[in-house]
Amino acid sequence: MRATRSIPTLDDVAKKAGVSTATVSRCLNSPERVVQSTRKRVMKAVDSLGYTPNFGARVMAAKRTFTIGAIVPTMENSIFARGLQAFQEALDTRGYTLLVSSTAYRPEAEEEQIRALVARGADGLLLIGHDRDPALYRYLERQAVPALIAWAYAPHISQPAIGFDNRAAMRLLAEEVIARGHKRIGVISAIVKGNDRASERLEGIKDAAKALGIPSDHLYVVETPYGIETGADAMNKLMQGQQPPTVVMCGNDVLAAGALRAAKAMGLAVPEDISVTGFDDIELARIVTPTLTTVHVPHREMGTKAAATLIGLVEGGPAGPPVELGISVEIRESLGPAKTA
Amino acid sequence: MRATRSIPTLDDVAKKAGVSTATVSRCLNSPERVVQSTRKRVMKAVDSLGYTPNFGARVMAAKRTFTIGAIVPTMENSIFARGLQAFQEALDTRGYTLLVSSTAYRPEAEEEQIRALVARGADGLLLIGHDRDPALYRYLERQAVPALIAWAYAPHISQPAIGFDNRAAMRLLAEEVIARGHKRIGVISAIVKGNDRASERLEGIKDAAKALGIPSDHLYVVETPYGIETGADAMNKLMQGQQPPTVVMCGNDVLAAGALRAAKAMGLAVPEDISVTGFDDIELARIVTPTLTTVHVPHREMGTKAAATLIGLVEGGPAGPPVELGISVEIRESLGPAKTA
DNA sequence: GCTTCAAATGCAAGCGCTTACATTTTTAAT
DNA sequence: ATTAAAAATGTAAGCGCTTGCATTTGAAGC
Repeated sequence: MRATRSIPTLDDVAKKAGVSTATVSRCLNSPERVVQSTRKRVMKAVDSLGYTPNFGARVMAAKRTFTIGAIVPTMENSIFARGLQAFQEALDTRGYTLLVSSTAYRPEAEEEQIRALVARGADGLLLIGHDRDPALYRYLERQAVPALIAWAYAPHISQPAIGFDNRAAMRLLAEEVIARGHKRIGVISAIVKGNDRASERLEGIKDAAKALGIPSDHLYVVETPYGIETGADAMNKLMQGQQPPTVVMCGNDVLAAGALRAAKAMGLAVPEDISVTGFDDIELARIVTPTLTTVHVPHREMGTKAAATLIGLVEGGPAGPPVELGISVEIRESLGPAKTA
Repeated sequence: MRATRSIPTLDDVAKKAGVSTATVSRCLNSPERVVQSTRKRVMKAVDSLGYTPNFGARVMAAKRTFTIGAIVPTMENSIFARGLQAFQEALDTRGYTLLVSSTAYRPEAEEEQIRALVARGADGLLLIGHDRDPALYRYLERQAVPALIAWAYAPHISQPAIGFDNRAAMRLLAEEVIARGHKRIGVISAIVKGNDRASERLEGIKDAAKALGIPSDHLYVVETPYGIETGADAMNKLMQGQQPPTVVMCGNDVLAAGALRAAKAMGLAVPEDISVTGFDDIELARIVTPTLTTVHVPHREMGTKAAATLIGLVEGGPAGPPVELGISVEIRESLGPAKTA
């Protein structure tokens, strides 16, 4: 009778193959250091035993987990989902695994999650946006865990970062809008607090307004959580006044989709009666009717490059300067000239 | 001068607090077994040193990682993203962390990913769909890693599972369609091979057709990868014949959105000229014009329940029978009566 | 004050693996 | 053949933590 079968260890494999544990370990980790005949024998033992290395032991001995942690506000948002997917694929080809965590848009949850991920031995971290307590960066430095900031770029960021300049991008779009004669601009922004992407986008609009002579009291800003419904509600609110804007610029495509729906429900034609713009250029932007004018962001490129950069950092590479990715303004049907009252 | 600062260990804390490592460990893991005065002293040492337990060591000693792995076809697809988000949130509240991996719709990649996750010490696994090599289940059993199957339900599944009956759900929708007089039915299906959800949905349509007397040669099926573009292409292909269908049923909402767009491009009115249906009821379904008739699936509920079930399994609970979640058919604008030639 | 017993703490043995270093085997040059 | 150098393999010392068991401490009862 067999003894109770338990999970095989390196030792079992070594015994079965008639070699030392060191040789088995080498077969697995640097096969070229083992002569072929032995290697074959060892591999056979590995297979027949169904051996899988014990993660904990491996981590402890090698001091590496080959795990990268990512903390995102949410996975539901297709903008992060898409970038993350690319990030994960890229990690995968390099032998790393992704650990994800989401704050569900509660910035205060982030610290806890960072600690949890570090405690789990993440070799490196992907963080969204740069706006956080400096103490956190100090903590990470102390733990020797490199962190890469994504979805954000600004020349002054001191951490390694990859992303695009939200403020400049939105300004570009706003300039296009203003060039079409719009003078009263509604803005549906995501909640700005604790979200640098949102606040920078808003600033971008203000920059353009200022530069092109739109008085700040012709900017009507509504802040609202992420979502289609919330976007629609915000739109309703904006159009209530007796001097409604001729264009509504939204902080992202999802809010814009909501705005579009609300406009339709109010019987307003877009862009004839009112123009609407988004940000991110997710698939949604081409599907809605009318198609959405928005800012195109290279999500997948960002995910892929982020993976490469972060692995470089984890493997001891130097921390280069922040990387800025290009964006482009996509003019589509939802933006037209201002309606002349 | 300070010695090079390295990451503090349990030992350092023990020394600083003047106790043994065992006591420190107990303070952290079962505080009630340590008298308050000592505990306070230890905690102070922990704080002042900025101590974080080493994950690997902990795993090795405790034989638990509190990590759950999930393997999904993709995170980009909002249906999984949403369920996963809920899954992750639920895990989080129970102290578990989620490890994700995606196969990018290459079923053959799954085995490798399963092994990778197991090797990383995942305490349990979430898998999508039930259709896979039995050897894999045997492997998991051998490694004593419980796996929960989600997004699929069928009475005969032998593994623990939670999901809905794709076949019955699609049949229900197809019956609604046929009841509206449609006799020639186009189908845009996701790739069926290695995807039980896709194949069961297709079967569901066939079931309804058979039951309601639609000859099988009035079913025009196109298989295509997931995506809006691909959906649009498939739609074009379907409408090419000289006896085009009066309705196109799509394997999911994304394909349907593509079909809708293609119809619009062809100058066909939906639902007057042609009806279109989807599956999943993602947000998209309410945003497109016309709104999409589809099958509503409780993604978040599935994610949350999956987490609870899987944790139960991991913690030694019994494996209950497969759990079936309810779905509902949502009739919206995109489905109308068959156009009478 | 002295037992007795429970509570608190310490001791030390692993957990399964990697890797520096030591040893043996092979290869190649003479 | 002989021997030096290179290649392959083995030995064994940790890695940082948990936990069963032994020991010490403290409280309670007499």
